Amino acid sequence: MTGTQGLRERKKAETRLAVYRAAMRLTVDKGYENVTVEAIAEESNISRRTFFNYFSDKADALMYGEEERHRRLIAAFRARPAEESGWTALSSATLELFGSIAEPDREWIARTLLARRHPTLLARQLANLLELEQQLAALIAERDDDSGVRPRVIAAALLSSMRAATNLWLDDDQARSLPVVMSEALDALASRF
Amino acid sequence: MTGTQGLRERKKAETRLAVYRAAMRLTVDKGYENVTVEAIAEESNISRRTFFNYFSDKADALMYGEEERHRRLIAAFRARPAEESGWTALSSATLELFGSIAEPDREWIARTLLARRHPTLLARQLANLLELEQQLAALIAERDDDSGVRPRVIAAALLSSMRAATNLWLDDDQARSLPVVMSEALDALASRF
DNA sequence: ATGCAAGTTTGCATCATGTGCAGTTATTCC
DNA sequence: GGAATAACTGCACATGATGCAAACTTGCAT
Repeated sequence: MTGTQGLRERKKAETRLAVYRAAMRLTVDKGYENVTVEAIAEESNISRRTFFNYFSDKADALMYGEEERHRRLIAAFRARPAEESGWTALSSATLELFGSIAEPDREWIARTLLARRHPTLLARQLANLLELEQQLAALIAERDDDSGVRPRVIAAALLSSMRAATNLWLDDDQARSLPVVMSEALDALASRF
Repeated sequence: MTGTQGLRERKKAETRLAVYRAAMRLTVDKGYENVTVEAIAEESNISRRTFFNYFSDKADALMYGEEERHRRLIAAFRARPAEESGWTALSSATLELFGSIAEPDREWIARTLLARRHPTLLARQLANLLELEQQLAALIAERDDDSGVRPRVIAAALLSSMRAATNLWLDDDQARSLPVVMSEALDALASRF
């Protein structure tokens, strides 16, 4: 009864997570450029060389959490009723995940704050977001049976607006809650400009 | 009649441009990972060390052209009549620049194709685009006298839609012209979802 | 035009990154 | 239990990126 996979797979997953966590911990308190791969490896009880078997990069390790989050958004999108349009399904799924009631995922915030301070990380985060966008665009195209530019525009516009909302929320020191700012962004987007 | 600045400034600008061009030339024909900073430096008649005085990176050097382009978009935006709304001014400026009549800037296309092949470059391009987005959002906020989320949403949605349009255009092997695809994207964005 | 101040380029030293390779160790599966 | 397979590790090596100090170039005041 190993649950999902063999020991091998499970250990790999655990190590991966451990490395990610170690990277986060060290980066948050020492600052991105003051953490070496060496240090992360040591903190996770693996060799420097092995680190590179798991992640291509310091940045890659930190982005692990982001990828998990993206998988969850895709799952939420897929779980929406089939009769919903791509737009409706995606905006709902997004609000479910990113704007959930009152607990905006401390790790995600930590990563986002790191990305704001470190151009390298920001760039990587954006690249990941683009990948998500493209997957979502494909799913929307399927849902709406539209092979044109529209699904891509919906995915791009929606995700980037959520990013913008997050930034405003962080800039304004969280005066209003994140879900509120996000809904506002969605309204701005959904109404004619 | 030095035009703009002293010799010093002019030489720096020339060198900068020369390094950028050398980087493009080498990268386009040998592939990103097969070009060393050493090689770029040599091609531009400066030392390896001096390269790093100009650019922080191989990627940075290649993105020089992108920055020039962004400056032009901002200028085009500013040049729009003051009575136009932020949305109108930006979409018009964008079409002027990115969708100009029939000559979509070969260097820009070359950079975009490079970015599609090389994740590092893609990430950097996106980071640059975000910077542009934020500058534009600020200008829109000013024009529309709106300090809320709306200007940010407009800038984000519009730029990311243009990016999506560009990608579709490239994917479909340029069956339709870029300006056409972009207009279509704008329509999709401007009409309710 | 001359010479001093300020800015630029360069080589050198140094540490971190990232990857190929080969030997060792751990796990799977029969 | 033992062969096959996969993962981990150390080492070597090329490249990347940055500080530093010496050499050189440009700007500017006299």
